Amino acid sequence: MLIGELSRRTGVSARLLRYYEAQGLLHTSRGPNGYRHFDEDCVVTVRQVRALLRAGLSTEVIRSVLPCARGERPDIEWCAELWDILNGELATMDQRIDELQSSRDALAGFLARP
Amino acid sequence: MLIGELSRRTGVSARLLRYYEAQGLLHTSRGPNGYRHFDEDCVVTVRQVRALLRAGLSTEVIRSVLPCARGERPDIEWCAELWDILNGELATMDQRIDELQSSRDALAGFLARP
DNA sequence: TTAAAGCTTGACATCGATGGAAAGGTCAAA
DNA sequence: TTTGACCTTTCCATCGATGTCAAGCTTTAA
Repeated sequence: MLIGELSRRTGVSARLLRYYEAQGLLHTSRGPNGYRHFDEDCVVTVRQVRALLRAGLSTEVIRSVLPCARGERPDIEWCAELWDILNGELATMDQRIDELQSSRDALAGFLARP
Repeated sequence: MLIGELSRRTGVSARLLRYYEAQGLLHTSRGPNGYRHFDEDCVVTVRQVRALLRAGLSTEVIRSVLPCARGERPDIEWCAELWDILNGELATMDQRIDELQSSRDALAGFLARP
């Protein structure tokens, strides 16, 4: 399908789809027009990308994650490294949450003080 | 104290201290030189600012939070609003964590699949 | 054949915290 | 007085996901 259709079906702007392609998150072929051709899988892939972005991962990390998320027969070691990356991300988030929680508690203390 | 001393004592670059001042997070007086003069409290304030930034709050939010964190006799309603802001931030973080957790779990599923 | 809609690339803008450099004023010690 | 350390302002850069606009090509419908 062409970019417009993919955009309509995913709710993601054509601009972003081109960006994702440039980042290596989407694979396309080109017609003799130069028009990008996306296949059906892209609809799912775009959804996965959006979910991972929303989760706070960068396109760079997502590029590593995607083949795995797509179920493409992963090499064990490679996935172990990937697992480390993801755990690192999680740890960062957890740490942030903890700090924010502390800040909130500290603030709650001030607010509670008559 | 001058900006260099505050920088040394807090480990925050002079560049950033000027930025924090411009954002309304630090109050200074100026000598006849034009040199900024920070008082002792600023050392504490800078630490609070760093902590809140690390927690993921923006300078804009921090500007609202600081007087309260400093214990300056808060107006009840104002602090209630502030409380809402902070809770909103917390909710956002929690939601992100949840999504990331889901993504991780999904990935864990792929990884576990032999 | 023409107008509209869709596609292409490329360039520039945004937000926010931060770094850095340039050009110049001030002050203290030698 | 000169040097060097410290201060000032102003401007530009960065990263990453996204928007937007322009100029130009293609395809489709009228």
